[in-house]
Amino acid sequence: MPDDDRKRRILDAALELADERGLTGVTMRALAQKLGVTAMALYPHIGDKDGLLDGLVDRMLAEMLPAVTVDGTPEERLMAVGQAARELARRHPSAYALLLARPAVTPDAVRLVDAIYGALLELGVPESEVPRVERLITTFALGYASSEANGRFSAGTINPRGRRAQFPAEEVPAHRRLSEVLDRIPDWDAEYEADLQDLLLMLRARWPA
Amino acid sequence: MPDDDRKRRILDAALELADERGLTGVTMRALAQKLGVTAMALYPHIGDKDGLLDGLVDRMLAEMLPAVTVDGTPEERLMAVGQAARELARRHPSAYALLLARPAVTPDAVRLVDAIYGALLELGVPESEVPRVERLITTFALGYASSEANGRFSAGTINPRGRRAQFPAEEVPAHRRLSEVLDRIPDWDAEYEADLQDLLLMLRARWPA
DNA sequence: TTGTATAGATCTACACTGTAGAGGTGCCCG
DNA sequence: CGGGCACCTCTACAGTGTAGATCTATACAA
Repeated sequence: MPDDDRKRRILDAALELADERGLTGVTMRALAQKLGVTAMALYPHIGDKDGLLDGLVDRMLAEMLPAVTVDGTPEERLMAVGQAARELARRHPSAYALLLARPAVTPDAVRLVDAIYGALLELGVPESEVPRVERLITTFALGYASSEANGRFSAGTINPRGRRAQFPAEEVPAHRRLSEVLDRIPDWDAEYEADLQDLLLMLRARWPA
Repeated sequence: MPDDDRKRRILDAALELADERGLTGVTMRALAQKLGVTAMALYPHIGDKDGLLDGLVDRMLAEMLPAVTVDGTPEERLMAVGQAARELARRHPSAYALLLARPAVTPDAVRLVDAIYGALLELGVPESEVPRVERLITTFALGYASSEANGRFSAGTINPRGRRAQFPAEEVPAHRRLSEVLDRIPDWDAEYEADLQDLLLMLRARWPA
């Protein structure tokens, strides 16, 4: 009965819908049908379609929040947040792209950012640089999963040989030199972890404890 | 008369439209009207709407390509590509988001990636790591501009004081400690450049020449 | 019990989207 | 003159978000 419950129910259904049929499948009518209700019945609860998508962003961030309450070294905590982001992306690949496209201003979002700020401060990043570095890291984490989900990575590497073959070898010398490596299909989990490790290494190199 | 010309004309108009009215303003009918033609007249040239958007991706990459032919140290070349990406994002903020969402397999895209591969190899990145590092860097560059264009960054910082005020100070200790820094409005150009520099520094730290 | 206020859902309608399918229209070559 | 051909237009349809009016059921007052 309380309106927040109803809203949460709607967002849950919307997220499920996004997981099943992609973001374009999240239509007011489809969502309403899933809830046994008319499309127009949703409006009082979510505002409009934009409000619905903003709500999805918040829902996902809330889902990620438990990963923040981990303890350990700052490095471990940053890695935990990074991994949580990736798992979220894996669970909701379509909806995840919204995180890059919409600002998040919900209390849970602030708490999440605060945890990252805290870890960076502990690592010795100077105060004036902390917000920038936080944006650097989260931009990468969000962009990575988004690229993966949308096929920016894989579509290019599905058939690298064919793609290279279009070129006279001299025009793309680096591709030629890397041909053996490029034919391997990457392990995205391992790659993401290696990237996070490299970013951490960058922090330590830049601001040694 | 040649079809490629017509296609280029269409893509130019589409990009212009995106710049003026945003991506949602790029509708078949609006685009057609801009060209003094019916919506259906576009289809033989661009396939369908998805084809149009893919075409936009290619057009933008082509626009970026001149930055690749710069010479200098590998660091300088990488920075040049990074800056070119940012300028592109500045010129076409709405359309730029497409780069993260769609794979690019056009010849120009391969040439661009090849230039980055080459710079990384020269920097001493081992062959087996080059593709991963390329993805790391481009993911960041694309994600940054995308975040900026969509307001992921700014919307959160427009009124940081107000946002922090919702919380008991103990719940977001890092925000509290950083309050002075957070009130400053960032210089995004400088921030992006600092980020690129940090990434370069990471490469040098990881694989010293 | 009845009357009424109120919060919610529904119904209808509108402007807009991408695009299938059928029908022109004008030009070039025989 | 008559095809053939490449291009464009017209009409139509299913689907989108949502404004506005209407209905309904529940809660409370007399």
